[in-house]
Amino acid sequence: MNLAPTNLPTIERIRSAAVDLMFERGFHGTSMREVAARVGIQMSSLYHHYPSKQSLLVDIMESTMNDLIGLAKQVMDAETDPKSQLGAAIRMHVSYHAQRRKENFITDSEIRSLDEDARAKIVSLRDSYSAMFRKSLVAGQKAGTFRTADPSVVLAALFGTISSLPTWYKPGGRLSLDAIADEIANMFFVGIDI
Amino acid sequence: MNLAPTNLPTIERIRSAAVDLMFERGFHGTSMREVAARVGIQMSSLYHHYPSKQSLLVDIMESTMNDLIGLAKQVMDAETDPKSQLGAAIRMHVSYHAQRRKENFITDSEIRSLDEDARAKIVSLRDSYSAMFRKSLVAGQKAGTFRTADPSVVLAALFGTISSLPTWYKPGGRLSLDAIADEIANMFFVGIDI
DNA sequence: ACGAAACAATCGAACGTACGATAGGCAGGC
DNA sequence: GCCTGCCTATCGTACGTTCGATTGTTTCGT
Repeated sequence: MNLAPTNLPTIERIRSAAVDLMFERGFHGTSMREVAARVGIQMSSLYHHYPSKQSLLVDIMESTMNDLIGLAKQVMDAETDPKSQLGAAIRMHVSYHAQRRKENFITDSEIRSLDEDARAKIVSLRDSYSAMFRKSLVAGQKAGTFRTADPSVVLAALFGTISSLPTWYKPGGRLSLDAIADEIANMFFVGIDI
Repeated sequence: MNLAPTNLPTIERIRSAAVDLMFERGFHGTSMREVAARVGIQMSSLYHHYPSKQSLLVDIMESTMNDLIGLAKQVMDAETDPKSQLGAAIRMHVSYHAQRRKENFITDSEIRSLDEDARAKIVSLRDSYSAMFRKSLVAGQKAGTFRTADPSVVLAALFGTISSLPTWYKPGGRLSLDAIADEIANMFFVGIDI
């Protein structure tokens, strides 16, 4: 029962199967036997590509965080004023969470499943990422573009909203990805009141 | 090593220990042996109070959802116009998520760990709860109080924001609970722009 | 050009441990 | 005397991981 595409390198098929399963059942709810079965190889063969189950999780989370940081830098550098920067970063964040739903969901929810060293590394990446948003938010507040709401609460609300997106967004659904990204950015900036 | 308060009935100490552990490590990451150890009894004694590990999770999630629905009904019935109703419901939702951080986090994140029957029951409760918010939101849109943003996206954003609260709110922290609830409700209604 | 050594990728089998759950017994209070 | 609450002991199963052997492929000195 080989469900993964067979034209990809084995290590990528392993990663993809692990992402699918950990998205559905969580890290602790996913066994290496299930991952192997989905790829269509024996469990012992997994260990030729990944030294441990933990390393599979770290690989998924680390690459996702690095992608996010790289993309944020890219879209924010292309803007000058704080509001444009923050808006671009939000739209990118929404967009990447939708395009890579499963990886992002795992990255957002499985930090507690990391061992001590890996957790420190991932948390540090997450903090760098969050700091980029905070910088534009605070700059906009100082410039008088934004209300001086507590930045920590604002950022927690923003990331909370978008972290939940992988659980309800379905590709090809009723709303386009751009429409959702715009709506979230709009809600964030102007609220729902008239 | 009995870490739970000993002046409570055993079944409540079991529940409390399970809540603590499942909040920290997730349902699949928590073993019945650990729960028993934290209560200070043998694992087999757990099964005198709960027939299975699954039933422990169902008990936690079901009572949390019932509390939320009861409280929402209570605070929304006390208001008349949609905006007051929605505002009161949001503040209640934030407040209950902060007061019962761990139970609410488990309820929000462990739906996938439920077996088929229990999942149907909990999802149905969650849908009823969400429908109460939607009703006020749509009424407010029809009355012209709110922009006509897509209600599903608005509700997803709102619940996403507040679901994340148990992961960052710490009792006795820098901000009071009321200040956080007001800030979130305010963000939701008027955004962060000036 | 060729055979040997090195390597990459997989396999079947097994390791020790931890899991959720059960059986049967024993104390003490209504 | 029976129900409640807990115990010790054990069940069968599944877990993550390791081992040694077996393939095919690449590297390389002669």
